[in-house]
Amino acid sequence: MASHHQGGADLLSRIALNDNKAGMEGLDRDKINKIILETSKGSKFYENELKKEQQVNQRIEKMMEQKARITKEQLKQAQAEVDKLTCELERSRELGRVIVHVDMDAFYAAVEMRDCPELKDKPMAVGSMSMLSTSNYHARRFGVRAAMPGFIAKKLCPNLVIVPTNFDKYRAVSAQVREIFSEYDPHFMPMSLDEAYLDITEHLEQRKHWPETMRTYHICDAKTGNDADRSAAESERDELSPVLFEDSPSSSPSLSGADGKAEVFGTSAEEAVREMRFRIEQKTSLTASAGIAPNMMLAKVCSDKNKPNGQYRIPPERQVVMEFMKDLPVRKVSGVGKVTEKMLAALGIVNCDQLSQQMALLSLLFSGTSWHNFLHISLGLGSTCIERDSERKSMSTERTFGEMSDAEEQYSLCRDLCHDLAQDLQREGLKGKTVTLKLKNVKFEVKTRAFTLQYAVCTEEEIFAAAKDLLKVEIDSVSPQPLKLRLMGVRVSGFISAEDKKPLQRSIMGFLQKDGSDSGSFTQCAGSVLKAQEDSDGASFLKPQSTEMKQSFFQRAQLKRLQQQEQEQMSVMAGTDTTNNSADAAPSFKISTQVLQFLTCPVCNTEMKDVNLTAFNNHIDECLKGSAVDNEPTHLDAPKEQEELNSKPPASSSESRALKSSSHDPSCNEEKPSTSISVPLVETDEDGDFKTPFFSHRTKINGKRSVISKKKMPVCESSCKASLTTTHNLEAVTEMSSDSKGSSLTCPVCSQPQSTDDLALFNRHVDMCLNQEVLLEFRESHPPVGHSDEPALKSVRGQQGSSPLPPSKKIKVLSTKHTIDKFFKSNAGQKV
DNA sequence: AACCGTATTAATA
DNA sequence: GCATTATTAATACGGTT
Repeated sequence: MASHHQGGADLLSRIALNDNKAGMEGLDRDKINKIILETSKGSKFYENELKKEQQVNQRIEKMMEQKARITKEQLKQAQAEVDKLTCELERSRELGRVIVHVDMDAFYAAVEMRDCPELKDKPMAVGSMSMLSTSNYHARRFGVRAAMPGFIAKKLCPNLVIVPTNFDKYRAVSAQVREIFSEYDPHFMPMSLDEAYLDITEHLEQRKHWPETMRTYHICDAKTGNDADRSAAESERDELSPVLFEDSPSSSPSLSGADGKAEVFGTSAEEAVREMRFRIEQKTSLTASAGIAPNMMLAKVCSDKNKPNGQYRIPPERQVVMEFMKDLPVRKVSGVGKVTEKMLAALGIVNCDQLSQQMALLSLLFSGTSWHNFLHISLGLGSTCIERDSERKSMSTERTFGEMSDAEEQYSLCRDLCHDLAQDLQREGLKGKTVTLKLKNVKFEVKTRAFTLQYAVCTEEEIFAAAKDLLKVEIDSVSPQPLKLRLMGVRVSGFISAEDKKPLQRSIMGFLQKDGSDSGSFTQCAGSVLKAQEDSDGASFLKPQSTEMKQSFFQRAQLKRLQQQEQEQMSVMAGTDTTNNSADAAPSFKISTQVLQFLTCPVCNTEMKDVNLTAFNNHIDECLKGSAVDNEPTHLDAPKEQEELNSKPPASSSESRALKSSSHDPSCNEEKPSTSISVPLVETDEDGDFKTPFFSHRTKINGKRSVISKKKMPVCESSCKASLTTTHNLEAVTEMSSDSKGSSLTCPVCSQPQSTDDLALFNRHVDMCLNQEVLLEFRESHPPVGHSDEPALKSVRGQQGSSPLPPSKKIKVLSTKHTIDKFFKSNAGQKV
């Protein structure tokens, strides 16, 4: 059925109308597709879609070849495995939960129609000429749907009214709806502004014992003015909502006073969901559809079944579930998109019954995760618990624009994106190590280029430092032709908070060095400065991986893209001066690095004079190994330092920029003792008392969330170790049972007791606090860029004199074998 | 062999 | 004339440890 519509246009499954969603049944598909095709034909977008289509076709071809090679024997064996797994899954089938998926009907469009009655009987859509977010059901009759560009929609439906998006409004409405959700499941999981999953099992359990009064809702005249309507609904809720969560029905106020008719809802799942939808409509004048089922996958399919303004339930019986799945097209299942649909269709699989019939074959053609997923689907299985909001893993911003070919403009845009992203990151108190640049050229070809820094970043400068290098490589790779872009995006991922593994990094410095203004330069500005430090003295103290590796990787990447000319350019750059167009176009982030002259070992508490980080690091290693403390710290001689510096291969990456920064900086020169800072073992407060001998540990609560429990640590032996495990957000490696629940928490950064009992909140507070300090100190220690580094560079270079040494030399030296990082890895299991 | 970083693709709303 | 944005997961590849 599905295939014959495509007729000769087998290549157009991605361009043709997607009518598998609600409100689009019985349309004149061929006519609609013809219009879409005519409008699209010849465009760059279309060409690219064709290309992608062909790639999918090739994938399918390969798959068919593979299929042809499968023997009966293999199939038999595969079937056995499938059967075995099926058995296991069947045995663990869970039908006891009542999961609800609620989906607002044509949400954005519905909101706009509600607020502008003019639109009510017109075909309309929300979005722009270039892209639509939603269309109302009237417009869907014309084939106008979400994710369709407005100009094509206009061709399909010349009278279409396109309303620009009004996200603040949708957010506000969404908040209203979510208030209702939370009464049925305080842990509901919002998927977007208009969609959520709820687990109403507990609610239903309680509801059984509720008197009618608690299930009674008044009908407000929904046809009168919206605002009055909504406020009426609002006040109604305010009266009722406290009641709904009271355990004692006696506290229930009488509802008889309210005006109008009342509706009493029953105690069943259907009734509860009907009530919820009723309340949503009362409160917002918008309708929602819902699905009720024993798991999320089914609930989602169900919510689509009677859309709009309807609901559907699959009772918790295996038989019924299987019956329901049988005829369900695979495409209806969330997670099966057009590519998967097409691949399965090539194998003769359209509905879930066929899916289960072919499972053995699928297990031979698809990866484990893929066919396991297929198996789950075919058995009507899905997630039965609504997981708490897991931590975000990346944050990005991207922009589409008219063709842009000017490099200057591109750098400038890149900076803007970094700026925006930095703001967003800081709003959430996040820092990440990987910066990804996304480019889409005018031919709609998308490229992403990533670079992972040593340290997590969150400022515009830091992100841009990496992003602009990635951009430069791309610009150079096509030069002298310009890059013709239509989109650029920047993403930061690899957040440190999500990292249990490398708990050290900033932490030690952040906490141990907090006093001096210098600490800012060391700890706070993350990537570049830390790198500068490392590169200048080769210390790997704070380095989880070796710089050399990174650099060589990046170099290889560059070599691949840039060939020789670029290489020359690079060596010129690193060798003589910094005049480099991209670097200039991108005002760099300059650092005044201080040499750490006075260091206090966090292990033995000995103050060490006149050592660089390497020696310091070595010392700490010794201490950590438990061997005797060196009385005379080693003093690395300057020439060795310079070797180290010189041996760095030139590169136009952010690495090399950091390297440059350090070379520029006069204070990096060992001969020139400058500001000295000390690193206190444990921070002291004004009174000289130990201030932060806290010890934190991460405890899993609901799988993901981490907990801090504060514990006083004895200062000497263990406290140093404990302090060392402290990351910026106070997560530690050790798993310990937490007794922190209910105890009052004091922020170790601002020393303010926190009112909250919510450890996640507390954690966030500490993060914020820390970040604020970080920012403050950073700004203090890094006044706006000066130009004094130019002569400095020369002087440093003058001292170094000779030409760079071969890269091989550098590696051996100063990599501290027993870094604190490793120490903690190997000791993570032991309690302190 | 396990794991990491990079790049691409698919999917969803 | 005109084809988004943000996020996640899977997967593949070429590394390293």
